[in-house]
Amino acid sequence: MKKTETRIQKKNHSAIKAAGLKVFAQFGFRGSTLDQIAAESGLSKPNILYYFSSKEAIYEALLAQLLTDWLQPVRDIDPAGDPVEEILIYARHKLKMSRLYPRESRLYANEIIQGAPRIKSVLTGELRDVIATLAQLIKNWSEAGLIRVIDPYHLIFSIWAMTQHYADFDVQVQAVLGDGDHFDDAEQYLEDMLRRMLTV
Amino acid sequence: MKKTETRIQKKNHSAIKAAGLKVFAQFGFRGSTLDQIAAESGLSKPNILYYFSSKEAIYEALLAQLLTDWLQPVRDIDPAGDPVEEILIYARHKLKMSRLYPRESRLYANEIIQGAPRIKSVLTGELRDVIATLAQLIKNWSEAGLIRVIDPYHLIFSIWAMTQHYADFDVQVQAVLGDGDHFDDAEQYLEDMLRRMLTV
DNA sequence: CGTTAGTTTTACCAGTTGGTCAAATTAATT
DNA sequence: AATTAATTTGACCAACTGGTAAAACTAACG
Repeated sequence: MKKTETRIQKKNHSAIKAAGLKVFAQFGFRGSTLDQIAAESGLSKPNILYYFSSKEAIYEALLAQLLTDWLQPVRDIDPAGDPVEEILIYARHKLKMSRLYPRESRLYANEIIQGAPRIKSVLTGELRDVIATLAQLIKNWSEAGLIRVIDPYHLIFSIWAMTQHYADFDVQVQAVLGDGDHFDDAEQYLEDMLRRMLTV
Repeated sequence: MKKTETRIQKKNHSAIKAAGLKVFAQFGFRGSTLDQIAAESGLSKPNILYYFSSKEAIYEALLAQLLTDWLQPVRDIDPAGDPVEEILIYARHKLKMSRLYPRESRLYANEIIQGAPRIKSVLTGELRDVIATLAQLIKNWSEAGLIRVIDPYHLIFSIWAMTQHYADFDVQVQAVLGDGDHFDDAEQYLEDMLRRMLTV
């Protein structure tokens, strides 16, 4: 498709996406303005629209990238690996993404809370399928006696909920625990929880 | 303070708050408009501003009510009760609120994700204090050998994260599990999880 | 250097936004 | 019924919104 991206295009595309991420993650799609993104990126508003056809185009580019990045680690789970370790690797990876890319997490949270108007088809399609496969795998592990019998879907939800909580509700976490990085403690808690849930 | 509220005031105040809740929960503060709230409530825009001085006033009234409702069940935890049961009662209550009042949950989530600009002082004040008290209580229970030794703060976060997940990320839950009510399964999972975490 | 392709800016627009104001209407009280 | 208080409406406004058009500028390339 698109091969030749000039160096200026490259630079500005990523500058706009970086600015868009920052703004959209905080205010959601409707609450964000092109002027904000313009100010944040250092480009003028018409210049932004020279690189992206609309405000929505920026938002959708960000969402598409996000979904790809989030589903990959699920696909990477090895059915032949040690069940507890595989799930722990996934959970740790998810938590690390909350630590390193909290804005992406908040962007996604905003989209879902608002009813996922732009990605509902992905949720009921690709996401649902990938998670169904993972759930089946977990069920197989259960039936093979490798892990405890457990509802695979709610297990997955609990991992998502807890890992994303530290990104999405960061302000609240900081308010309660004091400023600083609490991801190491969170990881320890999460790991402890998962081991208890998965082993007999 | 305010004693005499006419029947019309009563009706319209609550109609506006109900409409505001619906709109704000979906679009966040900045993404919502008075026109939307007007349409939703069946009142005209100037009429809304006759009852609330500004868009922000509606939003703040909703948030204030919310925080009160959310902190009360924490205060209701009985230090003399059975530790595991007390925590389970709280968790079930929280989950029930997600089931019955998902919009309130989403409104709160929106506010926190956006950096809690209007309630940060409550978070670092009242919320922090109430949770510190609860954390100390849990720690005491641990030291008395009544429950397992556990990080009280991350225990609380895990309860919040999981219960609110089913309200805030409802669209995703429905996409993955199919339409329908999944709160009973969620409650069972949550209860199982907490018992495993709290007992030796 | 000259030409072309790529980039940026200036000026602008129509629609929407939160909010105001005075007039009109309706409800409550005497 | 008359008066007063409470409520609702219509017309309006300045600021902001996403987006456009064309001119001005800059980089790349032969």
